[in-house]
Amino acid sequence: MNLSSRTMDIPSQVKNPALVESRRRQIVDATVLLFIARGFHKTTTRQIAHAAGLPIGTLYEYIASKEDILYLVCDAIHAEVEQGVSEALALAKGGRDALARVIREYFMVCHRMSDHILLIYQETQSLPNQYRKKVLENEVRITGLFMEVLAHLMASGELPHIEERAVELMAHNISVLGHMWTFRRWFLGRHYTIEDYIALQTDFIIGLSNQNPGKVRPF
Amino acid sequence: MNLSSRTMDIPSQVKNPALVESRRRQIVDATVLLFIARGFHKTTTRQIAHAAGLPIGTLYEYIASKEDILYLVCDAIHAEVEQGVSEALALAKGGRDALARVIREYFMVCHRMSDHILLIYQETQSLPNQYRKKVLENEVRITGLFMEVLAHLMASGELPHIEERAVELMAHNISVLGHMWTFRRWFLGRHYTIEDYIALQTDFIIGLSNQNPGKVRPF
DNA sequence: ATTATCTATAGATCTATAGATAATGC
DNA sequence: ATTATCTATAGATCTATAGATAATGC
Repeated sequence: MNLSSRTMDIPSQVKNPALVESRRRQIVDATVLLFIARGFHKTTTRQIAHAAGLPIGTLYEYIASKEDILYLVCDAIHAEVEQGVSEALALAKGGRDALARVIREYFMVCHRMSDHILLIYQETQSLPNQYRKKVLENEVRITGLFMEVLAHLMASGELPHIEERAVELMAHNISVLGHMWTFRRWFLGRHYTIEDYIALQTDFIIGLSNQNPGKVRPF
Repeated sequence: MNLSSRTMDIPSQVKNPALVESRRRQIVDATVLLFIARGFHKTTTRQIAHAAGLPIGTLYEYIASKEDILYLVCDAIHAEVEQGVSEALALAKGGRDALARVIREYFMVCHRMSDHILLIYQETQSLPNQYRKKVLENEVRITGLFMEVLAHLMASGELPHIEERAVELMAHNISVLGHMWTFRRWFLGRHYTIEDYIALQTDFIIGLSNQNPGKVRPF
């Protein structure tokens, strides 16, 4: 999991930046699993230190509080999601069915990172205001990537023009319908495979089936 | 806030059922506000007792654990949401634009109960398995109400027929797009009023504008 | 000499209950 | 006599740090 340079505004007692980065990666990688399994509040700093292979005192040389760790974790998750989405966009730039392909790639990212995305939904509230704000900004930036795609496809005439606010909301809908697979998976997973889900939601979002490009929307 | 009879399987030291019900309502009403403001883990049982106007010892005559209180709170919220949705369905039964009216009423419920729905998203994970399962069942039952409406409208020919799995997923989408107003409100609230949101999302879901019933879906 | 690591624990919680007290009903 | 309420606290945490130790670089 990547630690973005954005995270580097968290103060550390240790001076060597390369060491800070590598230890923090070590901490984040170990902590993600604990937080997914037990949640933020039920995970103790001792468990984190132990899982990361550090004594508790050393852990606190690299962060100042347990909340710092949660922020590092959320930020690392968003960095990975954003990278996945960016790759998806690069893959599916332009051409027919570009939007359907973007949706597919993004939903596969959500599928792969189900537990991580769920964690962000559950624990963002546990962050101090300052950090929460940054995490929410990450969410906006990722949604913005979808807006760009939609705007680009409209500009090139591959999608009909709709008003800007509708484009923005559609970008949010795509984001959230991907997340829905993570937070309703306990139910959806029993009735649909991820492929079913992608096919049905693509119809819902685009209003046209990929298999039958001419078919009109059911209602 | 209503305490449903479903909640009565939580054991109490106190024998008088009417007293148990009234004290638990007192506890739940006070606790909801604390949980919304500070979250489950940061709220102490002493704060709950104090807010409910009970000594801590008395509080524990009516519940066995802090998790019991969280369950009572989640269940009470779902009971209120379900009642709101049921009323909405009764209001909008059949006739033209029935679906649009159901969506509007439901989204208004989400708008009114924003903080409460958000609380469920955040704290369901903090429940013991047994309780979590029941809370998720509540969510399924509420989604089921939307399925019924869609099925009913299709049966009476007011909506084109689509396959059952698509109906089910559409019901989930309506549920979640209502919730989206609660968990993205920090962003959406800056750009849209609830009326804007309802209008745009209704277009998105139904594919037809209310103002221009003949207009086809943008794409 | 400076930087990083480690041990041991201070200090501050917080949940849940035991046992005493008060109120109620027969 | 039974039921409900209240006080005081046991017992079990958990975060964060002080101060000692080890490693590194000049």
